[in-house]
Amino acid sequence: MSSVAVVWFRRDLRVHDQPTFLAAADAAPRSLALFVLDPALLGPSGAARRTFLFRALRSLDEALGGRLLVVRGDPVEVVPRVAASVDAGTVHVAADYGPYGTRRDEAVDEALADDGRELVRTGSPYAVAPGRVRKDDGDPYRVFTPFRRAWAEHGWRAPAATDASTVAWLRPPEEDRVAVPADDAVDATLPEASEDAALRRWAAFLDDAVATYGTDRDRPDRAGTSRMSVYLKYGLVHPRSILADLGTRDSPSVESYRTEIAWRDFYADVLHRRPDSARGNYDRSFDALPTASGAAARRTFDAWREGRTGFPVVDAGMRQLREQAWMHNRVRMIVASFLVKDLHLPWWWGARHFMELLVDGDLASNQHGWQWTAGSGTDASPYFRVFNPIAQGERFDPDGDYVRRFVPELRDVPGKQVHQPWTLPGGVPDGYPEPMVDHKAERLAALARFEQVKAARG
DNA sequence: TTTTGAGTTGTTCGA
DNA sequence: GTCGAACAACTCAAA
Repeated sequence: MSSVAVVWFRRDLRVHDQPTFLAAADAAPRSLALFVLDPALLGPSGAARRTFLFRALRSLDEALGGRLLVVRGDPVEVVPRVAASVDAGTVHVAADYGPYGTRRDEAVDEALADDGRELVRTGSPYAVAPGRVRKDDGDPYRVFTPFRRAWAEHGWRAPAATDASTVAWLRPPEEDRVAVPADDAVDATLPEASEDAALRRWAAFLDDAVATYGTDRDRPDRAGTSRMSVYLKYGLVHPRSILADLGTRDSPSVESYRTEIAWRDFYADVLHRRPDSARGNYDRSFDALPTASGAAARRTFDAWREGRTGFPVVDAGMRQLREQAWMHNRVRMIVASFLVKDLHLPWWWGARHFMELLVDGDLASNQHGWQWTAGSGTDASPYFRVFNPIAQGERFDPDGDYVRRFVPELRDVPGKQVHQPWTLPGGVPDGYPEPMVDHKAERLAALARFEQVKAARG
């Protein structure tokens, strides 16, 4: 038995419910806590996620009594070097199932093995690890509802009873410690980045909004969602803790919250099976879908990104994204539908923009959420399902409060009239644009474009 | 193997 | 204003 183990943190920046702690404590009397600042991941993260990560790391370091070793570099080089420096026999991680993480971990695994050390994977960031839920014939599910059923039947482990003192942490040599970088310049207001904040948020939701989640989650004008996405993203809380806290509570609202956790697992599973679906159509027949391109397409894309499409709920969403590095889920669908079906742009343009700005941006959920809207994703969603941005606004922001909060040009327009400012007696208020397209016409154009996909299917 | 029922989130039109 | 039907065809999952 080795005298030291390494606990390599990645997307699990917490001390409670940490199976890797138990595995490490089992393997060696003392452990070194490590986080690697990997330029390959930091680069594409966007300023909001980088900053949230840095803050979460500072908070974790504090929880570990200032014993988190933070090193910048390529993990394939850094992890074996650090493991060698303390002569660790094992390096403990929660398994990563993303396209990049899978490759990285295989390479680290090999490099460690060359020195006679071992990468030990315990648990994952999911209630049920990708690849575990399968049909009777062993194939993965491609339709959510049966996955959901099998997922619930499969079940999940109870949370691990751990805290910072579960492991005797080695004090890393001062000269090896790299300070967590200073925050990036971020304009958006970010949620507090600590495990404590995550647990407080969760407790507040459990105490109150979960009861009305079934209906209020669709209302961007209300605080009806849990806002746990960013905490799940960085593992400040684990989904199995969440499911355990929900216990056997039985109500449509609780069930629909469980279903959202299942969606997160489902899309991780899908991406794990089809890493190519992060970049291209899951349903390849959609490669035949004509999309807009060239300078005109760039201009419409810019209007969408900046929230000046002339469709209030779309613009409110895009501005919320900039202000809060977050967007309400219902509105994500509305702006996505608008980009794909009204502007005829490729879904991955929008997906990339989301990943750049969202503080909770998760590759699997983001790309597959977009593909669901585009129709190229896992479920056979009816092609004629085109969101009407006016009707959606009136239905889910009935008093217009959400729009007025984020679109100051419309602040004086009362009630739900705010969703159709072009019908005001004085016309569209100063500074706010006319609708950039005729939705009715673009809807028909989108349906017509879909014919190309059908033709490609033969 | 064959068959059958079903598939996150919608819109429009006409009665 | 409300309600139900139509909007296609295909693939999936399970019996």
